[in-house]
Amino acid sequence: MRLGEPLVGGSLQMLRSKRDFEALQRSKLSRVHPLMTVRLLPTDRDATRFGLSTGRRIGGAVQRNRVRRRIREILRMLGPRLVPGWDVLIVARPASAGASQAALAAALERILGTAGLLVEGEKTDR
RNA sequence: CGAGGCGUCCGGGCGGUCGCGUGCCUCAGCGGGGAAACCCGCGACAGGCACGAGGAAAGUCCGAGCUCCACGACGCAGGGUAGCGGGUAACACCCGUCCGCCGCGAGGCGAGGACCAGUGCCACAGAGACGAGCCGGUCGGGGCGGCUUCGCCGAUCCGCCCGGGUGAAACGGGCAAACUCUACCCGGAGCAAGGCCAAAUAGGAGGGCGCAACCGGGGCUUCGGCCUCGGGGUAGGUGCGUCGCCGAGCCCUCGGGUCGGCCGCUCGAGGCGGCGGGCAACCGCCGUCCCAGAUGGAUGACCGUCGUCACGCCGAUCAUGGCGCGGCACAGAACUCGGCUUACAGGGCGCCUCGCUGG
RNA sequence: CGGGGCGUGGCGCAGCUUGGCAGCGCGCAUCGUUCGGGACGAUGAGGUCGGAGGUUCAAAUCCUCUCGCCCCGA
Repeated sequence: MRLGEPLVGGSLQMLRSKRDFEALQRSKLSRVHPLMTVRLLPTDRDATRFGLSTGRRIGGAVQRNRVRRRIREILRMLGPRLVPGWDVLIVARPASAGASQAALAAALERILGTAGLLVEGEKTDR
């Protein structure tokens, strides 16, 4: 796979093992935004994988599930522009439950952009 | 028309684009069988079709199914329930009914067995909170003292009866949501139960308790004994004990590996409709339907339109209308059911009560 | 899934076992002391005992339900 090509199948790879999350917690690379905190860890894989963390401060099960689904939707739309070789942990903050989808998408796009995880491309309009 | 009670149902509708999970079909390919045609099984990517959260899925407060513990009997301990009768797989749930309390009423609420088995508690106040004792008085009696001496008076003792400001309650009791007694019920753990496959430096280290004694068969023997099989029964096996049963390993500490897949896993005390029985809860029969199965955890995002509510502006001001903007609850299945409890924007339907008014 | 604990003045805690007065420390207010402040002394205010219901003559205390927070074990 060359740099800049869409990821295989366009499907998201999510982190699931406890070990991956612990490694990500130890990583010092992070970006902060009022809506979320993002921790980054470079890997030598062909893909970029994501983990989502929605703590109890966000709200009940409905709010936490919805925030995760909405962030997954944003990641799906950002998929074609992603650079491979990273593990990313997105920690949603309480304000994200009340934020609009556009605000959430803008925040995540800005964070991943400044971290260099997005290739230059036409802005994903919606 | 106003106020209220009970029950029941819904809890956004329709349409579009993209995305997710499960099942089925098509398909590259793989494996097996066959001489072949072909058949069977698995099945990536993609496409198509179908289905895809709730009345509380919630809290986890009860009750069961199911699985494992060999879990069988009795007793103790522990826990639970409590008028009576019924329903149910079971219940602390539901129905009927009696009684008590609340409400003008429709209705609502109630852990409502027993303190003449025992123990305990009833603060303050009050003579006294339970066997009784204390104070005052009438009456009767005993002996004593005084006097105006067939009698009267005084203090004291004994007996019966009556009364004693209080307090929620007074020789009449109250409290068992005080211990307790009576009747009945309950073995323990929980789908991370439990089973299979694969993988793992690998069947790790230390400590403790055991496989006993004994009897019988066989084998070896350097004649000391050793090995093996069977009986026997030991550690251990629900909180404890007894009996019975199982019985070759069990327990503790430390340090590691794996942390993948499959089954359980969704058809069930199931939903809907009809008929019949019953005051009812509910039960029986017939027909019909298949209705989530995720595992970092599937339902989301962006729109159009309709419905509804609040606000602002305009016209109008006696109902009403147009435009713009914003909102539409509580809340997410995790083995499955039956209940209980709690949260909830707004709304539909049915029955009933009270008050006012009209015919 | 299972188990445990806590909620009492503004803050931190007693009191609950065996039901009858709600208390302690810090803080706060006023006064005194001081030239002034601190410290000290005196006086005082402030609590629906997380909420609802029940038992009882009487409930922070007993019982039931409920809300919120925290901590363990698998």
